[in-house]
Amino acid sequence: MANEEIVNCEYLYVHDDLVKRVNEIMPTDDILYDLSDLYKIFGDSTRIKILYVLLVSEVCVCDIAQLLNMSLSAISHQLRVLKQAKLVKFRREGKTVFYSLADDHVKTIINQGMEHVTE
Amino acid sequence: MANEEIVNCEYLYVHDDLVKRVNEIMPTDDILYDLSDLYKIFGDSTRIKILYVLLVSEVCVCDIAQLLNMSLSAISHQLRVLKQAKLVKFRREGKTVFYSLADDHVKTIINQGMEHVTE
DNA sequence: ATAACAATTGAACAATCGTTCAATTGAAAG
DNA sequence: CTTTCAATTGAACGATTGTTCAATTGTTAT
Repeated sequence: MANEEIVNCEYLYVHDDLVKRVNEIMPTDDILYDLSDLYKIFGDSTRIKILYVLLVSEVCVCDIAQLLNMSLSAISHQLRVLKQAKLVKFRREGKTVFYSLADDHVKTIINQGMEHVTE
Repeated sequence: MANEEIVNCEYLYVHDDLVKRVNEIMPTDDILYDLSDLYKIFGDSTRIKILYVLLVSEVCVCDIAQLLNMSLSAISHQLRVLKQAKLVKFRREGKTVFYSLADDHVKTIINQGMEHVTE
């Protein structure tokens, strides 16, 4: 990580309170990793499609696969990711497993990004 | 993409308007790619750190590298990504290039994710 | 011109990611 | 018990990603 060449431009010393202000607002590494991990999940169009389907209704894995024209396996792998991130929850009913959104955050996060994209 | 085995669970036929409602709210593939590309950018902790620095102030590349204890090259590569996504803008002053946030979206998007992470 | 510094660039590398395929689990029905 | 269907899992694969390294560009000063 830290490089050989010692970087030393002069600006930091001019504004010496910049370092202080950055350290004040910069979250801890743990939180930064959690945050980037959360956004990684939204960084795949298949997962976003799945979330859009779940915005409409609780749906079983098989129906998601049909709606998105993808294999059961691919969908199941992605649902696992969404499950681990606590973005979706599931319930079993016989042979079928129904997935739904865990809470309202998905909706707000997607809408927020959509605003940036469609302007 | 489309798989060999024909998937055919019965639930879709029971709720035949589900397909209709999903198609109504599902954005086009182009928009979905743009959206996931946007989130991909926030899906890396280095880039998030850079954005946090820029939330404080307009800063030169060298200072960002020092603040994050990373190489100039690594920071420059990531600034390129942020630039292409129109999340940051830059201005040259002599030998130095100063970067700053392009608009307020960065702040709202990060804060939104932070809410989900820190609860 | 030449030297020095800030920044960018491209190639290379390991690491991570998303899908496919094949095998397996779990639950219900014959 | 065996079959069948929905879903999960793990290995494998190509594709993408982030950093390093070395070379290069752009600007200023000597």
